[in-house]
Amino acid sequence: MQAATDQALLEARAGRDRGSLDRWLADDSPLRARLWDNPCWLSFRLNYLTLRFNNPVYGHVQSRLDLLRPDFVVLWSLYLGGEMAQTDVVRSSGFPKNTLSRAVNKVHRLGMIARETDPADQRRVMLRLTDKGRAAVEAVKGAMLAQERLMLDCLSPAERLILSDILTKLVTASAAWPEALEDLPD
Amino acid sequence: MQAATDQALLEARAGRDRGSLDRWLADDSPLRARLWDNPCWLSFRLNYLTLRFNNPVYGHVQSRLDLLRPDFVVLWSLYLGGEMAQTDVVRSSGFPKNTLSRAVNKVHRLGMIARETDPADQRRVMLRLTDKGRAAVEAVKGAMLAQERLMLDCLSPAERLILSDILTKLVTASAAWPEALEDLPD
DNA sequence: GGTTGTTCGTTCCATAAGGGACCAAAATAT
DNA sequence: ATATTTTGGTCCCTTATGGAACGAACAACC
Repeated sequence: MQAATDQALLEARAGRDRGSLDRWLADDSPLRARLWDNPCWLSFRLNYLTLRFNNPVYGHVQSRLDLLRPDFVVLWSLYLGGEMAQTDVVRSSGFPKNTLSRAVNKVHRLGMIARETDPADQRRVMLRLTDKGRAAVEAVKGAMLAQERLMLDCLSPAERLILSDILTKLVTASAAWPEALEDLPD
Repeated sequence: MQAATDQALLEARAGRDRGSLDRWLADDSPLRARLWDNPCWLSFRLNYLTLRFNNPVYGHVQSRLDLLRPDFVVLWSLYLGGEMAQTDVVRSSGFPKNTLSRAVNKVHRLGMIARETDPADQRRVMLRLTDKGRAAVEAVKGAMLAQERLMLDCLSPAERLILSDILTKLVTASAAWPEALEDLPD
């Protein structure tokens, strides 16, 4: 079953035109070295693409809303997930909790979220988007989607589906990855 | 031709078992919201996976070599590309040039790189790894590769090839993406 | 040769960011 | 009930970071 899938994937790949990169990058380009001769090809490509998305998008958010990345992450989380506790934002975003504490304070001060302590557990702070916060998100949502579409432009619909599947697989599997690797042998 | 490829990819995908995520994430999990109901699915997954690689790896580099991320990026670039100018490191890494200027200074002070001005163009500074620098890279290379392998563990060989192809396509296409999008309409 | 514009790299400076200590509330153990 | 541990959030403080201005070496043009 998995073997059959592999077979189909390999055949699909075989039909692809190779060497498209040769038309873009000179043989001695440093970027080419980072792309091809890099033993960490996956992580390099991830880092690079992430940067190419984040720089324009968060630059736009900054200039348009005067919000930093963690600030907007809070809004975006609530926009997607509805009401949730601050800890949930921490866990789903990957930012440290003190950074998000600052961010929550700021967007609250700006009237973009409502915060109230959970009566069931007085440690938890429940967060909810206000109309102003929702408007802020929607003011830049278009630009974000445009950038996302721009990135996906070079892929066929089938490639997009496959990419989505594979990345989902990776994210799912990441639950089992260690947070640190201090204890690795040499 | 592209249509045929698409067809094969779609068929391959159809055979995949769906709902594997359901076994990991509760319906109301905030992470699930970020994964599924996110209109920017690509960029979220990229950001998340990048974080899951960078945190352990650069944490290890920090504790092992006492080097920051830009510091190690310089070493890694030279390790991959051999001798090159500082500007090349800037362009191939995406870091701002002042940040890399600091980094180059630091690793030079530590005796990990040699620097000499290019006689042909006295503005350019040519950089080269010293034995000590090479040793530093190789001291953490194993851990980096291990993390990379760990991430790829959940994918079949065919999926890895496809993923590599698609990401390469994205990186290649990124040459045409804008650096900023201030000028976008609402 | 002078003038203008560009590129490479550094320095200055304001600030974003995260480690760690800390407090309070809840959960757990004794 | 009391002690201990764990969890959710905040605060302090150091440091990493990148924008902007700058100087110097090149390029282009007349």
